[in-house]
Amino acid sequence: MNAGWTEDRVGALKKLWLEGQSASQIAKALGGGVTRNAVIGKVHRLGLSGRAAPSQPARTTFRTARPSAKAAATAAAPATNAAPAAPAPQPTQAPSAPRRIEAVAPRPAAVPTQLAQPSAPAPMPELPGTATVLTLGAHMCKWPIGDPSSREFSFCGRRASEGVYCIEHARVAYQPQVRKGAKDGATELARSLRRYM
DNA sequence: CCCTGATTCGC
DNA sequence: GCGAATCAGG
Repeated sequence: MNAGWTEDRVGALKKLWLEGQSASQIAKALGGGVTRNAVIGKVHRLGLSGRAAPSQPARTTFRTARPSAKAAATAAAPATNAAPAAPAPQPTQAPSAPRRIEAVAPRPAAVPTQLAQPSAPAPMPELPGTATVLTLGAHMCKWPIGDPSSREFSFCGRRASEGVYCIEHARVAYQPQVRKGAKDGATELARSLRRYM
C-alpha cells in the first residue's frame, strides 16, 4: 500500500518535521498506514533530528544509549560484534536551535513572610476573584476562582469571616445542613455560586 | 495512561 | 533502507 518513501512523501515529511509537527501527527498526515515509528526512523535516517521543541525538551539528560533489553540479550551471547555500546554520547549538534522557553509565572524569590502579613499589599477587594496567590492575605477569603491550571486563577480575596472563607463562601464550604426546601435551596445555592466560578 | 523522540536490530 | 519493539521521559 505504501509506495515506500517517495520524494513526495519525504518532502512532506521534512517540511512537517521542520515545521515542528510531532512524529505521530506527521504519520497521520502522510497516511498510507505509516506509523510514527516509521516517521521517526526515516527522520533519523535522513539526518534531521533536533529542531524546535514540540512538547518535550528532547533529551534533557544525556541518556546512556540504552544498553539494556535487547543489548543485554545480545550481550549474553559472545560479543563477536565488537561494537562498543556507547563510548561517547555525542552531543548531537550545535545548539543553534533557540529553544523557546517561556517564563512560567512571575515567581518572587521568597515572600512567605509577607503572605502571613496582609498588612500593606492586600486592600481586600470588594470583587471576588481579584486576589492572586501573591496578594492573598491571611484574612482574605481563600475560595478558589477559576481553573487552578490557568494563569487567570485567583482567589476570592474578600474578608474571611468563617475560617478561611468569606461569609458567602463559608456557607458553601461548610454546608451546615440542607434546608427543608432541599431542592430549592440547592438550586439557589448553585445559582448564587455560578457567578463566582 | 496519554504523549514525546531515541535507539536497536531483525528483516 | 525500513520500521516494530522498546526505551526513557514529560
